[in-house]
Amino acid sequence: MSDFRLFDLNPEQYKAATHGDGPVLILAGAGSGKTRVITSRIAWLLAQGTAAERILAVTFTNKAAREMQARIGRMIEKEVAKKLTICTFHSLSVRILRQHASLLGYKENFSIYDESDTIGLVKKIIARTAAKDEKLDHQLVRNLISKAKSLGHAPPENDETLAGAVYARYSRELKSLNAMDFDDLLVNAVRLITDHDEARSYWNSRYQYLLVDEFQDTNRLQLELVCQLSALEPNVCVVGDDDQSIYGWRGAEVANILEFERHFPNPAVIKLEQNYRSTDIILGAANRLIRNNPRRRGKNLWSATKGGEAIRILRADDDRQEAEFVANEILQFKHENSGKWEDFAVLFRMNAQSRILEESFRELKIPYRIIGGKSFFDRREVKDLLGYASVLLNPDDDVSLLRVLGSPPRGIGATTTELALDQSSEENSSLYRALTSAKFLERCATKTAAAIRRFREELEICRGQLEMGPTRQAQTFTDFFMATGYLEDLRKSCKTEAEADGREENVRDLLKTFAEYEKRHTEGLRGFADSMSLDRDREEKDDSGTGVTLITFHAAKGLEFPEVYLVGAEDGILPHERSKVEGTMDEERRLLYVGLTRAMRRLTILHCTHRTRYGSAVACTISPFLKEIEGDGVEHGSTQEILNRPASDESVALGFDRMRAVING
DNA sequence: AATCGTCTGCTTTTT
DNA sequence: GCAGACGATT
Repeated sequence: MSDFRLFDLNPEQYKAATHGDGPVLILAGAGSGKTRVITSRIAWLLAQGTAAERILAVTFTNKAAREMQARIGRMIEKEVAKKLTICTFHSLSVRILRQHASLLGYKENFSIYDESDTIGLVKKIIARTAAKDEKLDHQLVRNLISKAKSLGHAPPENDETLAGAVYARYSRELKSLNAMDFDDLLVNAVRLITDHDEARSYWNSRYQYLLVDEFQDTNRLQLELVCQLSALEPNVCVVGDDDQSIYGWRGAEVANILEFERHFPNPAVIKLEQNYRSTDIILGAANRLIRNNPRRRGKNLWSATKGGEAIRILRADDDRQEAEFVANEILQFKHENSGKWEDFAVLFRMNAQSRILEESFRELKIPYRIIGGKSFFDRREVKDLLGYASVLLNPDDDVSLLRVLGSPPRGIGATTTELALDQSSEENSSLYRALTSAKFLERCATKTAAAIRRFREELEICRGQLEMGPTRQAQTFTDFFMATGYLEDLRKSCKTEAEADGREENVRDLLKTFAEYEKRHTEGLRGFADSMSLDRDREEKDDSGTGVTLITFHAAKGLEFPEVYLVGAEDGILPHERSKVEGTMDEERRLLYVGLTRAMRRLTILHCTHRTRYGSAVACTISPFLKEIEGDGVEHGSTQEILNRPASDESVALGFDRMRAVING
């Protein structure tokens, strides 16, 4: 028997972890130790004699999956832990589909399109479908398609609206590219199990116990998948918090958690309300805020430690003063309490708000990190390298082939590509097939034909080597990639030496990641490419320490910090202007709730009377949510009066520090 | 084909 | 006020 420690759990946590068969709904408030409950439950199930292979834990992010795997690994034997399935909905879908995709008319080597591939395709289709004077925002259409898919709406048969026509065309095109976007992975996994007896009987009973984390964020398809996977025995344990549902705009259905009973009758419902993160004062404010929301399960967070620092609601004259105040105070606080930069976080509604904060932080030489922003994976060289991988795995992936054909230049130019595209659409074949067909080669100039043959040769040789087996694929791929001359071309295209070095490093970094991936996995290039498209959350390089965290409310979910600043608590920002029109005020309130509950020790909320919006200063009013948190331990003030407060000895000393910093900078 | 200038229109973004 | 898109210019 394993030595997991169930006695570390509080009574509710214990009840949740040791629930036997049948559905369980665990309403886990912020900071209530839900990960501990999930991992304990897995350990408990194993101790009861459940085979590890028959347990599935689903998370939303790969990071969460990795962390859960690691925590379990510390509780039970490594060999047993390895046999558990802990993954995201999307990677689970990929597993399902890689086995049986042919039943749906895809090849098993289908490509996975990420956000930018997808947008690129939508752009192309809009350009081809819309009349010259019709303009259609590709981002908007893309979101619409995504929502439609997650609601299970098939593309319209008759192209009544332009957006509908684009959707239909987009779906057809992806299919013919043998590619799936993120939504397709779910749609198709569900379809496969629904429509095909063989797949159904296998997946209905593949797992005996299911655990789903962050259940409030599931969409209709994900719920459907959960239902299918537990069709034989509803041993489903879902963990979530309706009050932290903030992804409704992305298709998440709070209804999944609110109406859990509809899908899984007579569940055990367990509330985890004891909070181990924040002070009583912070929790009180959070409770007062969230009880204004209709349609909730209802929870009241409490903490064993009473009292704590007061919550400060501070008024600033404008956003610059707001940012400067935060930066100043963090600097001062850190010195006075000899804390770490990592203890502080500043939360904002919109990424645009981070800019002015950055400026203030840089001014005072405070190290910071911005979570989110442009991804490593959106770098050109990274996309190109992964493009080569996609082409090797699925030459019929036109989008990747197009990306890769011209870089480096190899004698197959725009004109040739254009001609090949024409032929491919005439013959309804892939670009690769058209380009390398005898018919096309005859039509080309001898030089061009030779270039195409050479390219095909290189590709096929590498494909041949990859097919020999899943070992040494990293080396094979690296050799192939280096031989293309891509790197030299990349360097040449850079304006400065430093840029060239940076980009080359990104490439080498990625190749190294593949080599490391290969040591731990057996799925070779295919698996690597999948994990690169599904897992964009890279481990950040710890080159310069981390610093103060600047982060959006959304991205902060699940994190905690001793000292938290919420900036821009104004009507129109939080709640966002558009949420009033769209009727999503509840979700905005939950967003603030998420923000409040990130703070462990001290919470400061700031709002401005003026703000530079779109260039000019506009008058702002305080967020209506702030009067809802009014109560014990909530203080009001202004940044001015705090700045003008008589300085303590420490802050006088600090003043010199700051001066020194400015002089040295 | 690349660069410049002007126009437009503004959230959040786990996969 | 700025990024991204698009059209005109070299």
